[in-house]
Amino acid sequence: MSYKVLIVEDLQELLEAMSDFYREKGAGLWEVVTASDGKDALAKVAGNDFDLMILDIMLPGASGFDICKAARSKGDCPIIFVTALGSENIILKGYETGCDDYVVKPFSLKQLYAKSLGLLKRAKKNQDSDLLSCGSISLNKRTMLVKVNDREVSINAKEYFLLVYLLENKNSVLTRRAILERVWKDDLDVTDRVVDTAIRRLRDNLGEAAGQIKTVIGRGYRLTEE
Amino acid sequence: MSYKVLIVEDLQELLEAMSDFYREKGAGLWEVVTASDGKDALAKVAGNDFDLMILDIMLPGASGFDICKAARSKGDCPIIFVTALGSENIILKGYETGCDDYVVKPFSLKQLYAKSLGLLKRAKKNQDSDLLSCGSISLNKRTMLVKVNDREVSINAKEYFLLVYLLENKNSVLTRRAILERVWKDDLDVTDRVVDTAIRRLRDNLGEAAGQIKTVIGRGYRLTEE
DNA sequence: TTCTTCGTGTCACACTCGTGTCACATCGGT
DNA sequence: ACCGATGTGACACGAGTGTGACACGAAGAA
Repeated sequence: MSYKVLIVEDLQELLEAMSDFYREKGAGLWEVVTASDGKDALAKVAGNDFDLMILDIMLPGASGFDICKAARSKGDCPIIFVTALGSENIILKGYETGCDDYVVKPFSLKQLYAKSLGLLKRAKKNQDSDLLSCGSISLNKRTMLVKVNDREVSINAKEYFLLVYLLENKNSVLTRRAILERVWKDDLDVTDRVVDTAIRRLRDNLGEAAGQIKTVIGRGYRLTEE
Repeated sequence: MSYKVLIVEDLQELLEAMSDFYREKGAGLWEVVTASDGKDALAKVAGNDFDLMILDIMLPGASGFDICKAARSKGDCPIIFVTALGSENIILKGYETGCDDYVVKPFSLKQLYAKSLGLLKRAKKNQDSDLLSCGSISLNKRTMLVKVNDREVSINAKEYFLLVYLLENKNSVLTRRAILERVWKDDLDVTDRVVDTAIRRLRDNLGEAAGQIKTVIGRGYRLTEE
């Protein structure tokens, strides 16, 4: 398994130094794609799925920010900015655009490489850290945070586990019995109707996304994209 | 405050030029230690704590790589290699050994000096990277000091490690089990409720920032920005 | 040693808040 | 219109948590 990295830098020597470093260091870990001007970079961003991008900010054709934006509208791969010494406000702008880290020229390849590995690790962790989502609802099983349209909502324990079950089986009809067995587990000496109540409270807390939980009369409940 | 730099170079004139430059340029910023052969250098590395090292690779006695390795086994101060023209593969070897940057002979003292400052700045920033913070709470993992609104607060060992865990996972809900496994580690034959007590004592000691530790009923605790 | 102090785990009690249940309203299909 | 199924409001119980007190052991001082 190899990671696809895009390196954009107009200084030819530096570009070569970087791509050589990545090619040799990982011994096959990296698949390196390079670009030396903005236009070329934008084309390559559009035509590929990268695991990591290293972008110089000052470029002929388009700035690193433009490339960053293009990449962000497509996915959320980690991005490292390369910038000249002492441009703190530019770095700030970079973070606003959505970059994940930056290095200041002159920088050491080793440091850049270390940052790359760190970001990849973090991205990987986020990926399989069980991000569940459906329509405007998103739930992170690691942080246990629930969001509706990127606004954080707070729900109780039972509602939380119910929502996890719904999300893991979105679009499927879940019977009350199935929900009871999964969410209530041992406490099975309860009425079927507790599910109704839990669903109600969950709907209340989900606010505008309440409609995504559909009632299927005679069978149970179902979470839909809308 | 001054930085301690080790300059290793066998060419006497160059060694003097460099050390003079550092002594004069910084006007007291630098404390310069020199060595002109490998053995001397190794001894000085062993007996001092440097903030920066500038190592020639070709040396009588021991190579710059050996000195680099010795330094790395001791700490992680920034290292710049000085090398002869056209030895790119040697430079790669340098990066493997763990150097942070390099200059190629003939080089300008000014350029070397700029790299030195850059590395120092970066090293300093890395030190700060064991600075954890969230809202009005900040914690330094190196000095183990905890501050609330820049006012120093004293907390006990258990509370400290608990706070570190909370800070490293801020905004995430941490279950009692997870907290126990991380903070109590081996002593797992304790009640879940010790976490509650630890949280209480931590809240007491955090004073005005106590509210940043939120209780998530049925699931655990969570540190928020406010 | 003996006394003191401090950190920490445990228990008891108070209280909040989540949750199950019921009653009634409403809905939906036949 | 009928009846079963589901939505909704209210309420009471109890699980989960905050808090004070105490016990035990480690570390340090006399």
